[in-house]
Amino acid sequence: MPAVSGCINMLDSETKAVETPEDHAEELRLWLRLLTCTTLIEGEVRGRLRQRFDVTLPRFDLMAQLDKAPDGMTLSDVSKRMMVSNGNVTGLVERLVDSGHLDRRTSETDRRVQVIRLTKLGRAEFRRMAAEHETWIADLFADLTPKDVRELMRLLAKTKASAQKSAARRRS
Amino acid sequence: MPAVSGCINMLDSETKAVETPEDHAEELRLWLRLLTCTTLIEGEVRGRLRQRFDVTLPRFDLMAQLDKAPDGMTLSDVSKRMMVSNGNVTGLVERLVDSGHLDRRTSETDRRVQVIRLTKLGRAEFRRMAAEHETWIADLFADLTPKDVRELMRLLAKTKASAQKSAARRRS
DNA sequence: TGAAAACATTTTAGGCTTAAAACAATTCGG
DNA sequence: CCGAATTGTTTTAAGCCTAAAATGTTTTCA
Repeated sequence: MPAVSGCINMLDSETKAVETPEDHAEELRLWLRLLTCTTLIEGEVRGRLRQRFDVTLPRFDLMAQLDKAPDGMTLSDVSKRMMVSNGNVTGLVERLVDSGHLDRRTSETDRRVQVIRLTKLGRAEFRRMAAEHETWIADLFADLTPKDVRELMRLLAKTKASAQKSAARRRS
Repeated sequence: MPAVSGCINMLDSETKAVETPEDHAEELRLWLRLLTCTTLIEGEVRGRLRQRFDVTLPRFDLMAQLDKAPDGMTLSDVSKRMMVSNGNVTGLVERLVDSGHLDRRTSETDRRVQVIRLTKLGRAEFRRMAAEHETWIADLFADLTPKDVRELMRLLAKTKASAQKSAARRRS
C-alpha cells in the first residue's frame, strides 16, 4: 500500500468529512484500559464482600442505593440508578426481601408502583459492610495523589458526558 | 461531636498508625464514576453488537483475544486475559465451537491443555465486527482531546498498578 | 520410582443479566 | 368518557458468571 493513499483520499473529498478509514487505535486502547481497571477493582471488591460478609456485589449495590433514600425508591428508580434491566431488579429485590433485608410495598397512590426500603436489619448490615468497603476502595486507589484523583474525576466526567451524547445520537 | 476529636485521637495514638476513621469519600466517588463510565460504554457497545451483528459482548471479547493470537491460545490464557473464571470460558468456547467460529483441539504435547483458534468464518466475522466496533468507540470518546486521552491513559495505568498492588497485599 | 503437589479443564449449584413479551394501571387526547 | 399510548413491573428464555469441588494430567522431589 502506497504511503500517500490517505492524502489522495483527502484530495478526493468535497465539503463534507473525509471518509478515510481513520485510526482510532488510541481510543480503543483507552477503552480497554478503562475496562481492565474497572474489572480488576470490581473483582477485588466482589471477592472481599464474599469473604468478609458472604454477600454478592449486586446485593451490596442495591442496598447502597436504598441507604441513600430513607423514604424508599421505586423499582424503576433503582433500575435506572444501577443501570441494569427492570427484570434484573425484580429478582434481586425478591431475594433481598426473602432474606429480610428489604421491605416492599405497593404504592397507595399508584398501584403499578412498588416501593422498597431497607429494613432495620438491612440498614444495619449495610452500614457495617459499607464502612469496611470504603477502606478497601481507599486502599485500592492508595497510590493516587489527591491531584490524580481530582484529575481523574474531571476526565471521567468528560468521558461520561461524551458517551452519553454519543448514545443519545444513536437513539435519535 | 466536637471539631477537635480527630486531634485528640491522634494524641492518644502511640507509635503505630492513627485509628481515626479517615474520610475516603473522594476515592469512593472516583470509584463510582469509573464504574458508571464503564457500565455506560459497555451497555452501549453490547446493544450495538446485538443490533448490528446479533452477537453478545462476551463472544466478541473472546474472539478479539483470539484474533491477536494466530497460533491459538489455551483456555487458561483466555481466562487470564479476559479476567473471568475458567468455567466461564469453558461454556463460552463450547457455544462458539458449536456455531462454527472456533476450532478446539487437545495439545499434542500436554493432554491437559485445550488450544482454541478462530476458524476462517470466525476470523472473517470478527474482522467485520471489529472494524465497526472501532468507530463506535471513537464516537463514544469523541469529545476527549488527544491530550485528554493521553492523560487518562496515564492515570488509568497508575490506577491499575495501585489496584494490583492492593490486591497482591491482600493475597499475601 | 512413586507419592504429593501443581496445573488445566470441566462440572455443579446458584445467582446474575439481558431483551423481549406479557400484564396491569394510569394518563392523554379526542 | 373511552380508546390509545404510556408507564411500571413481572415473566420468559437464553446466556453469562462465579466459587468450589471434581477429574484427569504432568511435574517435582524425596
